Amino acid sequence: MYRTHTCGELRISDVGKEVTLSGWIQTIRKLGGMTFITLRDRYGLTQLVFDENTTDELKSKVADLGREFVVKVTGTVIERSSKNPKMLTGDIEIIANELAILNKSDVPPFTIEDETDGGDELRMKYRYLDLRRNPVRENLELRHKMGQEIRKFLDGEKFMEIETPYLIKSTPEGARDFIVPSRMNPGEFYALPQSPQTFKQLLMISGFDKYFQIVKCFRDEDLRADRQPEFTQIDCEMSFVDQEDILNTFEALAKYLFKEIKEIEFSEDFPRISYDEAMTNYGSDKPDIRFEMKFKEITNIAQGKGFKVFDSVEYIGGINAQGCAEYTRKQLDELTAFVQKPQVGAKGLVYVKYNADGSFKSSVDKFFSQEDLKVWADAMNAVPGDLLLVLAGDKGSTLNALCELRLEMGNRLGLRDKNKFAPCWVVDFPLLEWDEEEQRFFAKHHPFTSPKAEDMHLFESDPGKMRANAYDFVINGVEIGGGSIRIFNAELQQKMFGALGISKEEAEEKFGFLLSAFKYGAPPHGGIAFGFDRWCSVFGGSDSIRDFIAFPKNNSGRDVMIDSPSEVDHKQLEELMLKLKI
RNA sequence: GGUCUGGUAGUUCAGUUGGUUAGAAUACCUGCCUGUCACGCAGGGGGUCGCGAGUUCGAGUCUCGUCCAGACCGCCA
Repeated sequence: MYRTHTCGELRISDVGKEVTLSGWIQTIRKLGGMTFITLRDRYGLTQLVFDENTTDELKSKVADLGREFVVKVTGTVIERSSKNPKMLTGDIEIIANELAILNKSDVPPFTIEDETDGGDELRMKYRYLDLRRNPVRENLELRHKMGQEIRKFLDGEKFMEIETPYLIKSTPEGARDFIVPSRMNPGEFYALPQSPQTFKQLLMISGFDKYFQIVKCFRDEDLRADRQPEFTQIDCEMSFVDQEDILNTFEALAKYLFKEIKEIEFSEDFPRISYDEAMTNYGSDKPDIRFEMKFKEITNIAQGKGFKVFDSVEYIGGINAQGCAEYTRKQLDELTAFVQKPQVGAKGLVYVKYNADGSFKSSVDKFFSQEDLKVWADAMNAVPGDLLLVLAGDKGSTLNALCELRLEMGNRLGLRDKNKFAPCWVVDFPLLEWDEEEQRFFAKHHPFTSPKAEDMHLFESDPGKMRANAYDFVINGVEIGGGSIRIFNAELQQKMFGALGISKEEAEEKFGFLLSAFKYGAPPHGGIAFGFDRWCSVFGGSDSIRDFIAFPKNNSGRDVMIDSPSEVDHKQLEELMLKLKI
């Protein structure tokens, strides 16, 4: 037998017991006549002690031990003479009388400790060692618990978990597909699913009125800290529901998870913010509403005063950084440099200090009187002591830059506390999005999203104005999930494809199966998919989803541990009838 | 595809204006140490300064290229 207990469970009440533990050697502390060893497993740490009563045979084994050796030890639980209150097992130790070295270990390339000396690159290369560390293991435990609770909740709501295939068909819009050559069908390819979208709709037609799946999805696009080429969705779909039903069902799921995982109870409903509202107030369709600092547009009141930069632009707006009137020149220069970064893209930054004495000091004093600035201040609900930060330009990019500036100020003022959670729904998304380059509409959500009934009349006249029955779930400025009420009528779906410039033939080729299915009694349905990795990372207080994925890929989509992707044998290529151009 | 930051000991980093034998901490090894738990003390080994050109009497340091890593923009229905 390898163990009677784990390394995390022995307590003072176990004193006197004869126990066997197995685990990895965390540390060895030799003090001349006696040696202390900390043994580690997934459950915790237990101290072993070897003293003058230890046999010579055992002493020589102990002398051979090194970090990360795997050992089995048998001994007696004793009360420590000097206890360690920082350890859960700190009241006891094991006086060992048997020790078996189950495996030795090379010196690990970085220390297996909470505060490791290893950098990211090295830790990824030796991810299996990194996973031994508490912080990383705890992240995966959080993920496990999330998954369990999600299944528990959805099962309780009569959702059925149904698996859908990974080898499917390439879809025309959206992200790039990963493609998989088919040996048995030379020259033809499967695609890996970007989501199980069409399958879950087919399941609705099959009558599984509540479906979910915690499922891998694949998108061949560039990576980010919060984007991996393979990632996990909590994919859900329901029949005979409208938007309200979906929002209520999954708000309940979110509240359940907040309670079970974070021990946070929300008594109020989550705020629902329209897309237009979100863009106007926060410049983003995923607003971080942990703090206010909403945008105020001052185009009308700031123009016509002879400041050329302002007079020629489409939009002038700003935020009120409360209590920041004391900002120094250096701080304001930093903010100016921040908004001028190419990623933010503003040309410059106008500031107005609302001094404690009621006077104003601004970067545009030459053009605006104290009275003018007072009008701005009033429009932006500022009081003495506040600092107004104003950007101007074309509307789209200025809102975007203001959004970045707002988040930056939120960070500087400590308003984005990782332990505070502000969920919200963003609703009433536009149905379509105009693409300048291709000179055509794209579906903002996806081509199966239904238009709002009250906007249907715009289909011919002004399709860009149509709003969709689509919604996103956002926590702390992170898009956690999104979904829509689907089109369930074959003609409307065909019309939608038409608006997207997808020909009848193309639609038939790509989605013929779905269009056919719609002819056999498709129920009204809709759904939502949550980014499981992201949800875990938000709950875990991290900006990176990689911390919550056991074996993630790096910036370039590589797994540096197994060194993939990699070349394949000629033989494999031949079997697949493929010839490389490079 | 682009912008920015970085690459120096096993590891994390410092390295000034281009100038002697490239340092620190930690890890590792050896010895001492009977209550440590970030043990302590003494000693030791350990470097293709990512790679390749160039400038120079002389390059870790400057220039160009390249590779790798990270963050972001584009992209991600």
